[in-house]
Amino acid sequence: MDEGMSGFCIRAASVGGNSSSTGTKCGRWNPTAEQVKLLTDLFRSGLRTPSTDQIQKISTQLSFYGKIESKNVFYWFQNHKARERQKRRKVSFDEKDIMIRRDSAKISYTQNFAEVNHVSEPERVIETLQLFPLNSFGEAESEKQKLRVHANDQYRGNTMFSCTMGEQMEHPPLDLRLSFA
Amino acid sequence: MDEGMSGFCIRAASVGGNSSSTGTKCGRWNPTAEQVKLLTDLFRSGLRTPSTDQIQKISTQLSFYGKIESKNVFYWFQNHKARERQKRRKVSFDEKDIMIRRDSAKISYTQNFAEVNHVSEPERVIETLQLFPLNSFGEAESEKQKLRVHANDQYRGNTMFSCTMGEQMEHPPLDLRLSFA
DNA sequence: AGGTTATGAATGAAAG
DNA sequence: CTTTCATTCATAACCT
Repeated sequence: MDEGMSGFCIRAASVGGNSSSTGTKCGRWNPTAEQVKLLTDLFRSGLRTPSTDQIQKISTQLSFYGKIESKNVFYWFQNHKARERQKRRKVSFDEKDIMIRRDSAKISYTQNFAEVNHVSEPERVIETLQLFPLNSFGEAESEKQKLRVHANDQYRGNTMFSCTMGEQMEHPPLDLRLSFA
Repeated sequence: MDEGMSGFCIRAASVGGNSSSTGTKCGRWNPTAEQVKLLTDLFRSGLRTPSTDQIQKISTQLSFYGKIESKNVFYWFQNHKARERQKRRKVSFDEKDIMIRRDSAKISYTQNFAEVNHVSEPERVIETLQLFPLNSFGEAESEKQKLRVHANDQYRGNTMFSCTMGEQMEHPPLDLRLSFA
C-alpha cells in the first residue's frame, strides 16, 4: 500500500554555507582534492584500516580543507581498500580464467603471476588472494547452521518483550516469553 | 536502520513480494520493512542480546513477512548494537573535535589531546525498560558488564604514518603517531 | 536531459 | 563483543 516511496533521504538540514570547495549541495560528504590527496597518500603509505584514534587525527587534519567527519574517513578507507581488493580480484579472476582455458587439462591454479597487478598503485601491502574451490558448487541447500548464539545464556531471565505492528494487524502479536526455572 | 549520521536513507521494501530493488536472488537476507520495524521496535524496547529462545521466537514471527532465518536475527542484533555504539563513538569524536577547534585559534592538533578521553558515558540507552512487568532483563545484566572502561581501544601497533601536502604547506604535516605505553 | 560512472554510505555476514 | 570483509544502495559528478 505504501510502495510509493522507493527511497528517500532525510538530511540533517542546516547545512547551508558549506561551500567546502565548489559549492557542494550537502547531503553527503564530497571530499576536496586536497583531502583526497592526503587520504590517498596515507593509503599508499600502507595505511589500510586506521584505528579510531588515527581516524580522528586524520579527520581533524582534513577538516582544514573542508567539512568532514570522522565517519567519512572511516568509510573512505573502508571503500578504498575494498575496491582495490575487488579490482585485483577481478583481474586475477580474468587471468586465471584465461589460463584455465589455455591448458584445460592440468588445472594448476597457481597464480605465480599474482604480482601482475597494474592497479595504478605500487603499494607494498601483500594481499593474499584466494583461489576459489571448484568442487563445491551445489551447496545451496546445505545451510550451514552454525549459529553459535548460545554463547552466554546463563541467567537469561524471564523477560517478556512484546511488539505489535500497529495498524496492520495481519499477524499475531509478537510475544517473547521465556521460561524460567 | 534509521538514525543516519549526516544523511540517512530509508529504503522501502515491498510488503508482498519482497524482492526489494535488486535482487531476489541475492544470497543474503534482505529484510523487509516490516521485519526491520519489528526488530527496531524490539531494540528500542531494550532488547540487545536476545537469547536463543528469543531469537527463535522472533525469527518465527518475522518469517511471516518473508524468508528469514534465526541467524539473521542474531546477526541483526549484533550488528545493530555494535553500530549504534560505533556511531556514537565517532560522533562524540567529531563533537570533541569541533569544540577543540573552537577553543584554539591556531590549532595545532598534536596528538596530545587524545588524552581527553572521558567522553562522558554515551553508552547504555535504556532505563525505560522498567515499565516492563519483569525487571530481570537478561540484557540488564549484560549491560552492567559494560561498565568496564574501554581499555581495548587501540593497541593496534606503533606504526607511524606521516604525510605532507607538498606544494601548499598551509598546515602542519599530518603525523599519526600512536601512543605507545 | 538522460544514461554512466565513481564513490559515499549502509549493512548482512563473519572472523577474531 | 569488536573489527573486518563483501555486497549493495544511493547519488554527486561526469559524460554524450
